[in-house]
Amino acid sequence: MERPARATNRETREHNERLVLATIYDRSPISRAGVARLTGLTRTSVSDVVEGLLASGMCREIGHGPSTGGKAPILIEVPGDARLLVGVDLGDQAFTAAIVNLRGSILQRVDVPSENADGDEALRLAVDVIERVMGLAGGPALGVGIGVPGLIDARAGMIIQSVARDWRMLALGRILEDHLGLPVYLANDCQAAVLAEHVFGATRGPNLIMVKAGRGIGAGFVINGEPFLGDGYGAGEIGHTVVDPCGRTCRCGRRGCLETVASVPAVLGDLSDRIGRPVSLGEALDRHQRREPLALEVVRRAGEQLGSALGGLVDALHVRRFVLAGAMAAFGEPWMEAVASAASDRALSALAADTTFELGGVEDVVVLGASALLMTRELGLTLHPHGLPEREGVGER
Amino acid sequence: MERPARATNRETREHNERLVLATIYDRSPISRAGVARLTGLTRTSVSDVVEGLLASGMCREIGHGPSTGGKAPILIEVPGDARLLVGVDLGDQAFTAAIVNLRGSILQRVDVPSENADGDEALRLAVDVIERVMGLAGGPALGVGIGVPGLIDARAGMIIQSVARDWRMLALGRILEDHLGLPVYLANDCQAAVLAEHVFGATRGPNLIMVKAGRGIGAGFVINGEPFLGDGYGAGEIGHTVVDPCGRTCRCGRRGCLETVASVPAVLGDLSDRIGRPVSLGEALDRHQRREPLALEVVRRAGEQLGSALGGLVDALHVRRFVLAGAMAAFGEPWMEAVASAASDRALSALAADTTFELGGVEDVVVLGASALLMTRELGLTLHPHGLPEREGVGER
DNA sequence: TCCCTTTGTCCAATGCATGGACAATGTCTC
DNA sequence: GAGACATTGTCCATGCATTGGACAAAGGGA
Repeated sequence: MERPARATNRETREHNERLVLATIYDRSPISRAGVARLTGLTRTSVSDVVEGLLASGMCREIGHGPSTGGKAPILIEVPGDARLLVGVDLGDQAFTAAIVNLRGSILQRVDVPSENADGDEALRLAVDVIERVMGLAGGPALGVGIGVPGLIDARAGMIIQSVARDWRMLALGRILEDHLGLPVYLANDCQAAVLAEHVFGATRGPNLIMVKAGRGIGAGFVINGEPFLGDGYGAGEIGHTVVDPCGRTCRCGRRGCLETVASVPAVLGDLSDRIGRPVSLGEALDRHQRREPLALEVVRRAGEQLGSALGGLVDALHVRRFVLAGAMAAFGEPWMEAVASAASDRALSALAADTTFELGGVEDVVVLGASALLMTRELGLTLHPHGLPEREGVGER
Repeated sequence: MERPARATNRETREHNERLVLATIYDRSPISRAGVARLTGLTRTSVSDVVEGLLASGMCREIGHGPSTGGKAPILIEVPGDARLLVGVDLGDQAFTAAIVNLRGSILQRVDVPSENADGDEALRLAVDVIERVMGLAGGPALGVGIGVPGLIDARAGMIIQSVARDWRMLALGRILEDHLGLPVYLANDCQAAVLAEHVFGATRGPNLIMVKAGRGIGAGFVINGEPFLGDGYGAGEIGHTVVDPCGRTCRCGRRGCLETVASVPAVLGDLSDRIGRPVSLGEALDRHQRREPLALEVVRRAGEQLGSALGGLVDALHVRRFVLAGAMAAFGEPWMEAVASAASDRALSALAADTTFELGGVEDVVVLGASALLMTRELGLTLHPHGLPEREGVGER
């Protein structure tokens, strides 16, 4: 993402400000001296930077910590609500906007159904949802992050194409920035979702793949600590890879796409065929919960198809951590295990053994990911800045 | 690759030195003022940096250029032989070491067959090849870059496992650095090969995938301008992804790996079966060259199998540029077109239309890639530093 | 010939991290 | 309880980086 540009003292300062802020955010509460040890900066420099952070409210002194044989340190933290984030999910079935704090907690939310809105009407609906949630915020927001299904030029804040809304070349980022007077960041929904795990998630690592399976199927990548979007912003569009050239016809017009065998509609379709009448997602989840063999079988097969498709990625990328999210994740462990075992069957055993699959969120991954996008871009914050030593003292000076 | 660390005036300087050097390397001949325009640095700073580069021999003044209405500029270039690189390919069938200049031209080379060497004997053979080629260099070398098949910890310069040589946890990098007194960089052979295209290749772009198909099949990735190795250095190990669970038994012990259907041995095996006697690669190439239907058919099917496997990557990563190299590339256009068309059949059409497949080198990709690795790591040079404006004047000041 | 543009260098100013010194404030040992 | 020692946070002089203005050199164009 970052391109070569000239460096000057100002860049040096900004770099170190981000580094100090990220360290305090990640390791709080921590003293100035502790930050100095972790980052390799001198105590002098850290103090200087912290002074600015205190003045801007990004940091706060929260009293003294225990002494380790000398003067007791003054502990510093980044208050969770030092800034408010607005995260937005312009999903196929609903538009959701939420006020999110710096720790990834949702404070307020507004939901509206969106299934039938398109064009300018959908645009008005989106603006409306965002304005309503900002009215509930109780303070100024840092900016807005948005996840949208479709092909999104994240750099320009432009929707290249979003089929469900009939949006093409819509400069949503600029429109909203002009309207709100705040920075606005756009991303594809799956590319946003992966950031929710990367930024707010429990474990650390520079590489991460999120697979979001619901009505559609898509993936998002974090590679070398940065979101990877591909040359034309289409990275992660795995839903229409052909897995069975003789399979069912997909909504994209071709046969046997992954979506025709592993998505929610595919599962519901299978189940409906077997039962002989339409089945809702709620009923399917219910039958699955009650361990009905038919439901288990259908869900397992859907998981296996997804896993087979992912096997190629396990080998090709050797990324250790896959997170499975979206509506399908509501089927829980049995589904995830089918995915994991099928992926393992396809992949080189040494690499498969190295790979972990986890269940992610069903509902709010896009909202949280959009917030995380805003936070990383605007503040440079990641909960786990890879590269920092695990323990203090490594950078001892 | 680059991890967050503190920034200081020294880092600023190093960053700008790399930037100036890379700009001169890429755009030579160019004047100091031209570099200043492209990079955004002041003429003062550029002059200061260039002074150091001239002193170290990394740059050279080559006379005056035409005036554009003012004082004629002094043109500067990076001489191709300002430094000598040693690139090494410790391949399955031969060890090759070469002296390579900064433009990717091979000046000297030494080849030895290696098929039966393993363990310490293979290590001695490798050292011997490197020393022999360095004797032919006619000048001091900048360092050594090495490509090895297997699982390589590029950061530590350690061979985690290389089956053909029976090497496990061999700290080849340290051993050679101690022995030669020069910096040594290691990488997996395919991960090195992709750098040959990225650094010395004709076109520019931040993302690139090289697929090397020979006796084995592997891939190398450049993602966001950096080599991508995966969490455990296994990125690109696509040869043992199962493409047909009922297929032939692979040397890895499983059935239907990609290597069993798309590698050189697979093609030769198929051809031998059909003809009824053993066929060498030379004969196969010969028959293919003469457009014998049988050979065309066998090669086409091998290409299609590889293409199907790559289709998933086209969708998942949306990387525009694939380069197909290795011994199979000797089959040329017909093979490549089979790969491309099968990949296209599997992938989402919008993404497939965006993707180009090219033929890469048959022989020297690993040697050149290993040289490129050394050059980028040691000098920070890439022929196409993405992010520089295409034309002068964009960063006008 | 005169004017203007471009190039490359010189120099003072500014910003930033450094490193040593120091006061404040703890713990630990005798 | 007193003294030795360690740790924290700040102050100040120093070094190093880019910047920006000024200037001389060198060339084109009217």
